[in-house]
Amino acid sequence: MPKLISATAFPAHEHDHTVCIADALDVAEQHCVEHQLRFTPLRRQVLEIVWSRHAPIGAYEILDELRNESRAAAPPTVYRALEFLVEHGFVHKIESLNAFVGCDKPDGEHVGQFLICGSCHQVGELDDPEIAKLIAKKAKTVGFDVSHQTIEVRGLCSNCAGESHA
Amino acid sequence: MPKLISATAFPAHEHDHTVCIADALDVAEQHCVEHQLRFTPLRRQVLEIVWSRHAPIGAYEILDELRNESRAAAPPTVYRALEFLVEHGFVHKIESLNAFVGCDKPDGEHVGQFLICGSCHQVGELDDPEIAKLIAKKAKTVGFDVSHQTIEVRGLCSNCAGESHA
DNA sequence: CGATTTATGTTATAATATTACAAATTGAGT
DNA sequence: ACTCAATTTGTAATATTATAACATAAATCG
Repeated sequence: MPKLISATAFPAHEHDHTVCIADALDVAEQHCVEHQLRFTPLRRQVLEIVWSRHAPIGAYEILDELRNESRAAAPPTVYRALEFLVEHGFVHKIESLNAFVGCDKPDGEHVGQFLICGSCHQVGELDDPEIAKLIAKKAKTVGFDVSHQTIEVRGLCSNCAGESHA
Repeated sequence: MPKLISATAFPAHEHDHTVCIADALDVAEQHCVEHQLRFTPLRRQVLEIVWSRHAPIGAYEILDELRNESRAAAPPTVYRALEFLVEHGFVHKIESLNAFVGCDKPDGEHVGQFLICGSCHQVGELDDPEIAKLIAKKAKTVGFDVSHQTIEVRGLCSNCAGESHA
């Protein structure tokens, strides 16, 4: 049974994250079957590493993980897997961090609206079409025709908002 | 006399760019006087280089330019000047390009909404408070408290829209 | 199976950015 | 103008992020 709530936005800090990972891998696998894409062991492994947290992970951290898992790996190993995963919407690149986060909605509207918590560093997705539309509309008023939007917002997530103590 | 139109958005490709540069330097100088900031020769020189086009320029391109202008320079020379210029709003970093563009409104609302033309590579600024507000509002609905927004939009500017030929 | 495409391994290097410390310059107070 | 402290710049080294080029292996398709 799929989730009922849309929410990619900020799971509780104590949630069962193994479920997130399993779900995300399932979603990706399913999507690949449906679209005749090759969800190779390497790609699966990289996606799993990216999903090891809800926070962005750098390419070289992924590389380290791969090596820990005793796989032959060099930078291109990681970047190529990421290229595939990003291309098909399983992973997003957070440009302002040069890092990558998992996404469990490869089919959905991917305008790429990210909420980046400055405290726990987790990233949530908004993907709100109203925002996208307003931006496209405003851009149009200066004659600009939008093809892709990158929106990365800093702030505090709800889980961290009340935590003034250590 | 200051400009009457708000428009940082996409000057005609044939405009007199020396005026843009001169204006931007004046604005920066004025702002520094008013705020007791040190607009040193190096900082002015870097700002002028950044303003040499309306398109983003990389730190190492700036470095090359500085050296062409026979100034002792190394990466920190550039990055430190950029740090100052960005901090005070004379320059913005385009995260998705790892490059920098000039801004002639250091005082204004700087939500940082950039329109990046995929054809001429020029960058315009929108800085629309409605967009910023809508994003903050939508983020709030998932309990996220926004402190800073990065918005970088790809597409085609009005100057390039009609140009299907070489 | 054999040919072709696609994916991965491997080495090297490019592009972007920072650290650490030394020297020079500036500004404030005298 | 002189001294001190703070700020800015010079310089060398290195860290971080990303790609190019070419070889090998694996999957796909006739």
